[in-house]
Amino acid sequence: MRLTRAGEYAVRAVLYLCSKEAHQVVGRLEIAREMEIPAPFLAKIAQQLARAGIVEIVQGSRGGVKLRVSPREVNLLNVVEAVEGEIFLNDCIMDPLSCRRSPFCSVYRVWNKARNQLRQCLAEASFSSLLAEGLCELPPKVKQKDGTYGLEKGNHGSILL
Amino acid sequence: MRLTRAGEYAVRAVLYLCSKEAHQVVGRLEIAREMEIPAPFLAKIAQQLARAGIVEIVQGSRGGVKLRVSPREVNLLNVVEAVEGEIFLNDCIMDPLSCRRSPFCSVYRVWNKARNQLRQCLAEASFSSLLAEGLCELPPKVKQKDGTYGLEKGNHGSILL
DNA sequence: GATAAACTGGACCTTTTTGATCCTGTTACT
DNA sequence: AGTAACAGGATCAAAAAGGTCCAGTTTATC
Ligand code: FES
Ligand code: FES
Repeated sequence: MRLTRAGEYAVRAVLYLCSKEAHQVVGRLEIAREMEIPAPFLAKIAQQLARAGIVEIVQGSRGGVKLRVSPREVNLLNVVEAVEGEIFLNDCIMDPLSCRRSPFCSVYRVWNKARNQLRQCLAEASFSSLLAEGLCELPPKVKQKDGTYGLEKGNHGSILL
Repeated sequence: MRLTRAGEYAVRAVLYLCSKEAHQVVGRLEIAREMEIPAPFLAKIAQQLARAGIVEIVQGSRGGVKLRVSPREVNLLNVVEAVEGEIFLNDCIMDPLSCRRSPFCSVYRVWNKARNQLRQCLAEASFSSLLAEGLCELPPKVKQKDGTYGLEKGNHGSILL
């Protein structure tokens, strides 16, 4: 009952793209570095996002990934389901034929309600609104003793997301 | 993002117990048979439900499982979390320290809202209300050609739940 | 008290999913 | 032509899910 790493990476990647100028091509390595995503893994995730029509992959030298829709038109549900598949919460709802009582089952109805609620909640979170909260820019850099700027020491499991 | 088999079995088992008279001890094999749960697996699940205080296990000859609370006092959330652990939906929420931006992250807030919604939805579904809908009794038996009564042929993934 | 029925708790096993990497080939900029 | 960069399938390791087994213990019943 948990979002997979791939799902979280996808959200981060799209968030990063949304923070850039529209239709700007961004290199895979740049995204991977900035968002702390394993680069080869991001390749797969980008492909899934491309299949879902959320991003477009530009091949060749100076290639990379670019957003294909506006941040207003894409939401958390789109991105998560692009890499995780449709959200179902339980088996009876994923495949109602597997349980012939589903149309009459009160438990089924509760899960169904929960599922609709969850999907709607994610669907309401468009990336433009997430960015509008202005809270997902890169974390403040800290001046280090050696004069360079770097991240704070300690727990920084993820930079942006 | 899916309920495990163990979670579903737990719901079925408790549902079955709730359909019995209060404080009645029911044998593990009976529950397993009626609810189509692998018997040895049910043993583990029963232990988890017992640890959570939902059921009580009676040892010795003629032992089994009995409900320790009234169907009004137990809900889907209790049972599911007893076997699956607390529901979190994503890693940042499970362990906020793993991500130092969590107090400021708009994505985090969406997941948090989704999580609260989901848990509340499950918490509102008490077993007494599930039973009250009167729709989870055993499916209608069908008279077979050989004269015995059995289940309908075909898709009956689960009997009760 | 002996016996049998029934659960305990941990070890063990298999399959699936997750998370990730690698390699060969293709595309496109310069 | 050369090179930077992605495509996409093969592969792999670790973890979780799903389930089984067994030696030991508890309790009812004879
Ligand atoms: S048992 Fe499958 S829906 Fe209730
Ligand atoms: S990144 Fe962990 S909460 Fe937003």
